Amino acid sequence: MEQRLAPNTKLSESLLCKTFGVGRMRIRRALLLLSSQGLIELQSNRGAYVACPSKSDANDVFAARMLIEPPLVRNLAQNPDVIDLRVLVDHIELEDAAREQNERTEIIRLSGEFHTKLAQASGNKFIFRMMRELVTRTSLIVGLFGSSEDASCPDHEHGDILQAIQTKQPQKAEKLLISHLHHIQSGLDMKSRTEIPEDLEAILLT
Amino acid sequence: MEQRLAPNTKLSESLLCKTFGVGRMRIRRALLLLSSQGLIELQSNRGAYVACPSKSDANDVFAARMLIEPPLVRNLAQNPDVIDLRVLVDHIELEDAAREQNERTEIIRLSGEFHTKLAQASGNKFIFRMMRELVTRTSLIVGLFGSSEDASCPDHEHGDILQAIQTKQPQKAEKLLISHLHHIQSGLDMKSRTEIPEDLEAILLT
DNA sequence: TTGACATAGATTGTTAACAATCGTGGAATA
DNA sequence: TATTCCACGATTGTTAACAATCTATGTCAA
Repeated sequence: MEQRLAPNTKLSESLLCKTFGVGRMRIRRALLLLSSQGLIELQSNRGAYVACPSKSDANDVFAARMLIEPPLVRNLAQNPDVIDLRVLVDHIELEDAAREQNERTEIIRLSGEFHTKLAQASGNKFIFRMMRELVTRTSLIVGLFGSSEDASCPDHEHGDILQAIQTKQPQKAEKLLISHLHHIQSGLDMKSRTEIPEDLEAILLT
Repeated sequence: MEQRLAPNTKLSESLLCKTFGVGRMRIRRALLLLSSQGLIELQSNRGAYVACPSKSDANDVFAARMLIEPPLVRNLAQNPDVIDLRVLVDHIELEDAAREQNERTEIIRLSGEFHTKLAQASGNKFIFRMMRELVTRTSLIVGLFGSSEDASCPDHEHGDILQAIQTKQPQKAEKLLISHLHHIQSGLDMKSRTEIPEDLEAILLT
C-alpha cells in the first residue's frame, strides 16, 4: 500500500518469521490471504513474490474504478446528510499535513485511503471491500508504471471532490472524480521498469 | 453456491477431513480462503460456520449489484462484437435444459453463473472477480430470505437481456437487467427463517 | 571455454503430535 | 427443583520435525 516493496520482491517465509518474530503458520496464513487479494503471487514450491501487474491488469483496474467510482460519488453528493463527512474532512487535513512535511510514503498511503474512505462513507460493506482492493492494486500499479514525480500527489483534487459533495453537486463531483482518475492514469508511462528489489528486512521493519 | 448448505451450518475440520480424504492443512487453507470471501465465518476457537447474511448485508449486496451491473451490461450492449457471445448463448441453453428437467440445484447454480459470465464477457479480470463474489453472496441471501418458489428462476429474463445485447440495444439491456435485479430482490420476504442445519456429510458428497 | 550433470544447500509443503480453548454433562448445594 | 460449579471430552490453534522440491555451486567432459 505504501509502495515500499517493489514488485517481484521475494518474500521468504524464514525471513518474515525472523523479522516479525512469529511462527511459520502465521506467516503462511498471511501470505495466503494476501495472495487471495492479488497483492502477492504464490508460486508452487517457489515461494511468495510481490505481485507485478501487467499493463492489461493496469487498464482493467482503472476500467473497474471508472465503472464504480463515478456513480458512487454521485450518490454521495446526492444526499451528503446521511453520511459522515467529518471523516473525509479530517482526512483532507491529514493529506495536507503530510504534503507539507513531504512524507512520501505517508502521502501515498493517504492518497489511496481517500478513495477507500469515500467508499466507506457509502455505508455499503461490499462496495467498501471492492474499493479497498482496487485502491491497493492501483498503488502497486502507480509504483510500477508511475512517473516518479507527483503522479500520486494530486494536490487539491481530493479537496475539490469533497467540496462538491458537501455542496450537493452530484454532477460536478462525478465529473471531478472522472478527471481525477484520468489524471492518475495518464500519469503512467506503461514502460514496465523492473526495479531491482532492495535490502528488504530494513524496509519491513520501518 | 448451490444453496445445499444452510447458513450457520457448522463445518468441523475433522468431518471435512474424513469426507474429502484430505489432511487438516488443506481444509484449513480452504476455510481461510472461503472466509476471506465472506462465504463462511471463522470464529476463534469455535470453528467455521456457513455465513448468515443479515438483512443489511442483503440490501448492501443488491445495492452493490445495482451500482455495477447496469453500466456493465450497457457497455456490453454497446459493442457486442468484441466479446464472445457464444458462451452466453450456450449458457442460456443450459439453463433451459436444466429448467425442463427440474434440476433444482443446477438451476440455482446456472442462474447465478449467468451474471458471472456476463461479467467475464467484459474481459475485465477485476469486474469478473467482484461479480463472482456478489453472485455467490446473492445465492446465500436468496437461500435465506427467498420465497421458496421460483424466486431464483427468472425464466426467460436472462434470455431477453442477452438478446438486447446481441441486437445492440444498450438502454433496453440495462433496463431489463435493472428490473431483473428488482425482481429477485422483491422476491425476498426478509424474515430470516433460521432453517435447521441438516445431515451434512451426505450433502457434501453429492 | 562452454555445456551438461550431479550433488549440496536452502526453501517450501506436509504430517503428526502437543497445547489451549470451548461446550457439555453431571454432581453438589441452596 | 433450579442453579452453580467443576471436570471431562471434543475441537481448534500451534509447534516442530520430516518429506519433497527447487536453486545454486562445482565438477567433468566435449
